[in-house]
Amino acid sequence: MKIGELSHKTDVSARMLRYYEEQGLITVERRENGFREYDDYLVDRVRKIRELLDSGIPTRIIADILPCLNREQLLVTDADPQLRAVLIEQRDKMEQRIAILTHNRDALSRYIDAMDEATTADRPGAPNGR
Amino acid sequence: MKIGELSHKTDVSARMLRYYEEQGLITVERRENGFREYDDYLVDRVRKIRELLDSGIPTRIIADILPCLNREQLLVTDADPQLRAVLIEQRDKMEQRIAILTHNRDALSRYIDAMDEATTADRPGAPNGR
DNA sequence: TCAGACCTTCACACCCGTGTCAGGGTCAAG
DNA sequence: CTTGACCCTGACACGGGTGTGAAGGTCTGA
Repeated sequence: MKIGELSHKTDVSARMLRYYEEQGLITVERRENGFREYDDYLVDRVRKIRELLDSGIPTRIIADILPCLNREQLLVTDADPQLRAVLIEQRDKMEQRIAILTHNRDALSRYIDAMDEATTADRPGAPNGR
Repeated sequence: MKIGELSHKTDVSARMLRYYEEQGLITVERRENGFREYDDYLVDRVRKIRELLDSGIPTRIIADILPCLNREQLLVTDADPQLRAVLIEQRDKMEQRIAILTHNRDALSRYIDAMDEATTADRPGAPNGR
């Protein structure tokens, strides 16, 4: 498919699709006329890239770990210890982020609950803002 | 304390401490001579700011939610529905990030395990890393 | 054949978090 | 009084992710 279609399917601007290519996150074929030709599997891949980007992982890291993220055929032939170190580092960073986010999500939930209790307790009627 | 001390205690550059102030993340007193005077409680606050920033939350959002993140005395008097909406939105976003990060952390772990199995299976002898 | 939709590259520009440097003030110890 | 450590403001710069616009090529349908 052409860039417009992929853009539409993934909700990612064409600009960004070219950028991801430039950053080595995806590999794209070319038609005779110079147009980019995107394979179908790139739909999922781009979506995953968006997820990771939205979660605060920079492209550089994504490029490193993306090839290792396919739940399906993970036949690991090349056990590069250098890569292993990178993966472990990134996994640990994710772990840390998860902990922090969980902690703060809970704090937010508590606060929201407290707000709700305050309104229902204080005013036995309509939940309104002052 | 002065900015240098806080910087040292939090491992955050003075530049950044001024920046956080500028972004409304912290409120700082001034001495007669114009020097910033930081309260003790700011040590924790700055650390929390770092955590959130490192987890990919932008300053604008941090400014919104930071006042609601104190586990201790959360006496909610002002139940502003506008604020509530913001908090809920942010909590949901955190939830989503947590899900994505968890998913990818697990994928990484699986891959790392696969690497390790590949090496130990292939080469019965030297155990590697961890 | 021409319009319009879609593609190409290149470049400028923005925001955000951060470093760094210049020019200048405060203050305590020698 | 001078030095040195520390502070101030202001500015430039940079990388990352993103938008936008210019100038031009491709293709399809009226």
